[in-house]
Amino acid sequence: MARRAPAPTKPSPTDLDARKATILEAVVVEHIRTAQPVGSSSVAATVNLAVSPATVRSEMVTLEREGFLVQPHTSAGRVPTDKGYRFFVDHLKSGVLGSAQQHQVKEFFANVRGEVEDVLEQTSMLLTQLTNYTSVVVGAGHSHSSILSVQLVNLDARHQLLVSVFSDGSVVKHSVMAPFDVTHEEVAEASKQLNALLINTTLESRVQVPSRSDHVATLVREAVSLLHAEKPTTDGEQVFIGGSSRVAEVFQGVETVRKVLSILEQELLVVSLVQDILDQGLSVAIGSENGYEPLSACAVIVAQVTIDGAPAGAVGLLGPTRMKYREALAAAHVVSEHLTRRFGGEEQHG
Amino acid sequence: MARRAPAPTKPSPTDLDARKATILEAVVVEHIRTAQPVGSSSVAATVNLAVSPATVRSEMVTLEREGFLVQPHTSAGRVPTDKGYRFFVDHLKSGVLGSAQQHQVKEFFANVRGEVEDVLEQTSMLLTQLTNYTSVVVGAGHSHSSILSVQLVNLDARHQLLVSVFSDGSVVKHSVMAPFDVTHEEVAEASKQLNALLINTTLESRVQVPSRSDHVATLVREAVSLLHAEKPTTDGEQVFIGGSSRVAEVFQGVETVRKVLSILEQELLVVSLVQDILDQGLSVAIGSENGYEPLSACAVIVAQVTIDGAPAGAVGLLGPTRMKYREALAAAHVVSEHLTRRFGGEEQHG
DNA sequence: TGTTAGCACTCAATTGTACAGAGTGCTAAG
DNA sequence: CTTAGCACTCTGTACAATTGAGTGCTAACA
Repeated sequence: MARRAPAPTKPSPTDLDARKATILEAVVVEHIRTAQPVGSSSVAATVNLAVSPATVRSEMVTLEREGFLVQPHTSAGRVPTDKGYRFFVDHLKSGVLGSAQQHQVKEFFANVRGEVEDVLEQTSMLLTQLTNYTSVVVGAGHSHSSILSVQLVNLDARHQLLVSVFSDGSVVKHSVMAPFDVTHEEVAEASKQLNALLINTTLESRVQVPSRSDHVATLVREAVSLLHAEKPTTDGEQVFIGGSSRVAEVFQGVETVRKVLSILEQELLVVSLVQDILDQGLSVAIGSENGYEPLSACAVIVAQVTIDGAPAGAVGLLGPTRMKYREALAAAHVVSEHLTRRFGGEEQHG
Repeated sequence: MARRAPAPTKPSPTDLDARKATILEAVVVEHIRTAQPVGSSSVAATVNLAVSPATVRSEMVTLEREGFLVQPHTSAGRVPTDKGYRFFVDHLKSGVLGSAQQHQVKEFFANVRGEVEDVLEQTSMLLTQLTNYTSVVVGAGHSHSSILSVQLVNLDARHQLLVSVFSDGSVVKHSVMAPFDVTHEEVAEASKQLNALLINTTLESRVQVPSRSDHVATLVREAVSLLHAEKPTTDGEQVFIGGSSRVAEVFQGVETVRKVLSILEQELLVVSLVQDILDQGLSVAIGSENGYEPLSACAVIVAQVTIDGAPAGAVGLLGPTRMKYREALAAAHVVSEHLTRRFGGEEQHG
């Protein structure tokens, strides 16, 4: 559940004998709990291995040599590296949510009302509340939805508004600026033609636009090209980011906070961050794995939402590399499953 | 320009003789520049009063007694209080933008394209770029716009989408859930009736809904009530916040950063913050003046945008109380004027 | 051969002290 | 009213000494 990409056969370099694994795990757990370097005696005490600190120490030397741990300085305890966290996460037995939280999620999904956008936004708040981390909810783009209705509305003689409704319930508007004055009748006619042309097509469909040069035909051409130009920008994807203030509690160091926030400001970037992680087949990206240098102090958890088995958005959580992976993973999965269930079968509405 | 609320007659308690004013101003300027407590000798050196530090000192004692300055501790320099900043801002001769920035603004408004929302969002980025502070752009609600078109679209037998277009170019959608299966014909008929009913009304108009109990009439009633229920929530106001990452650079102290960010997360709250300040007739709210305890370390600058003289949105800047008022005020005003000009006369479009 | 107790060593963090410097308030003289 | 002079207060810094956590190594042991 925590890892999907690597082949099921365990490659030797990332594998460890049982004791090393136990020790590494203990270090990670303890460091997540305390945010402090973890020493050998603390590990020896925590773990049921019944070995002395000295033994732990010599194992830790190996773990450090292999890149799972680092010492901030001589005579300090050890801290996990990204690789250390990766091992930990890969070997994490998937946890379940606390029953109180489980209840909270049920409650939430039983009661949310409103447009899809509202539900997604509130979901991101829910995730933040559950985990105390910054959350991201990405709604599906409508590139695969078919067009249910197109309408051209007159604002004034030169300006029209193209309003398109998609089968996923999304509505998109485009301003049309006519190079000439148009009458209401012409707009109505163009509207009618557009409907005939576009209904039941998707944004990916090719359509045959009229080549005449009269007002109506020009309007129609203009409208179609605006609509089809939609894709390159955002594909109509919607992003909802919740709890960005948590960034300030969770990272120490103003500079880190600033860098992370300024990434979060760029919603398109967040979308591609989430997408990249999913494309790699991961559900957790730790430190440098996420590909954005300013986020090298972060771990990102993602869980896909599907509609009829096809990817249709995702939820994500962003925290420090020493985040509470088990809980956060559980929360992300539970929430994504609820979303999948909600949007999966029935169309959902207020 | 910097102050509008207080009566034009100067009330004595907030007034100071020329020398005290000069000294206070010097302290404020210096503290804004250095973020350090300002000592008497530094003031004596800066100012053209040709007085000794000792004199400055004795004046400062008075200024402190009257609440314009405070000492962080004995034997430290002085720091302005909110009241001190208020005096400073009230007596600020309105500055002008640097010519490079002036140019940048012109350039920007000459080139922005796209929907109103896009323009406003980009404007907030512009403001942040100009000032290095977090910026807020509030778009007008459409409560006073008239309805140009209403359309009911069938998603499936039980679910319809109500799409309304307003004269200000905004589009709003509502999900309608019918308590019975409806046919395409019924939807089309309801759509027609809704148009007849609502076109050229505003959300504040009362309309006569059909009282019959057939499918179409029920749909119409449902749609109208959904549409009219819109207001209490947000009035359709749009908020665009730019540069929230600047919060992390501009305030020291994690706790302050967290508090400010968590206010910024609540967009409705930001809208009312801006509105409150405007309602007080202020263009700057310093520290506790803004009414939100978590923002007591902040100053907020606002400038209204008008359409045909009527209030229609605002731009704002949020920084520390020791923000660069002159520059920020200039930027806010220039930008708000550009917006006013753009939206004021002509309807604007892509 | 793997484990462990013992030990010397390292380094960060803390404490205490001394000192310099910035800035004040007060006073007395101009 | 202004200001020079001065004693005083408080912070910040530098430095040394101390503490303590934690290590690496080695030699003994099972």
